Amino acid sequence: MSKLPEMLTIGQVAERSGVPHTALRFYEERGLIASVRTAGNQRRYARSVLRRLAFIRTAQRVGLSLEDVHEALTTLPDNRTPTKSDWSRLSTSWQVELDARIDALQRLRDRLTSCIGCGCLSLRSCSLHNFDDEQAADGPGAPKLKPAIEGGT
Amino acid sequence: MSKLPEMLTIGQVAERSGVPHTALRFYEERGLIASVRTAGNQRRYARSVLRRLAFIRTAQRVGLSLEDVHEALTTLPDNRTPTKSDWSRLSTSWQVELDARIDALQRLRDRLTSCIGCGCLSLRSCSLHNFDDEQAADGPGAPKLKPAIEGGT
DNA sequence: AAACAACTTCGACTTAGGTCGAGGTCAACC
DNA sequence: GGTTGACCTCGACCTAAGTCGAAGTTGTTT
Repeated sequence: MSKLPEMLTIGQVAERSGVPHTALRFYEERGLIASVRTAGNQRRYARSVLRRLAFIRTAQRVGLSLEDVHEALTTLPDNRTPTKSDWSRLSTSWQVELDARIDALQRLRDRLTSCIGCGCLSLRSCSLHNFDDEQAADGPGAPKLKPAIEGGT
Repeated sequence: MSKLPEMLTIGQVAERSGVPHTALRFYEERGLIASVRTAGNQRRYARSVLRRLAFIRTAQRVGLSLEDVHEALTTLPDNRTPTKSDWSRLSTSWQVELDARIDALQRLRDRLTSCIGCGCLSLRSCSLHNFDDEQAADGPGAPKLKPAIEGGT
């Protein structure tokens, strides 16, 4: 009757996702993915875990921590269809962060681009050389650099 | 005659850059920044270290490792004015990576954006739900996910 | 010259994100 | 029903990027 949704073994998931089985157990421990167990205590994964893994790896690749991802994913419950407001919560909280990162990356890239042009033989006009312009790292009460990556806005 | 270039103590650099003094010593150990020593063995930094620190922190913030940064910075020698080809090397190698990251971030953001719109009540059309589309994580020889961050192409 | 803050080194510790191996169990095929 | 490969747990270990504290030194100020 109910056709079983074709569960995958950990080996199959590792194979198909490219994520090592050790990492899969680690992610499960961290609550990022879920599995059910066979009578003999072996993990079986729903196919949807591949989507989750793709999401996790992408997020990681752009510098988000597993905890960020965890927080995001737990707002999207596994057991029910996510509602519009589930998505809104996740989206809006992430978009600020993602936008900031995109912006930082683009500025970093653009600096480098303009440096090719300037040749940097005249250091005076090199924007990379003058990287601290925007920090005005001079006065006694100079603003700190961004305290690196951190959760939250 | 030669007016000394106003060396900074480690405390001053920490204060002005917002980078903890412990991290400054750590970066020095890793070859990311340099200092000279006083007769009494204390560190003194050129003001240019503030630029370097801003660069380092920015790069880190967007997910690059200190080793990435180190590699990049060592192609820009401290002791001579960087040439056009110094810059070219750094720029082109980073731009590929930066572009890829920007792209990944934007797609991640756009997925989330479109998810707000779709409401994800019809999972069939949700791009996040169908995240693995681009991976085609199905066949036996399915392409692996990106092996996460790496000093890649 | 004495006090005291700021500096030094060094080793131990921390958190994140995992990997590795030992010792044991499960499942699938012959 | 036995072998073989995939799986299990658990604890030790690993790298990156630092932090912390102890014990001693420097440098500035009075």
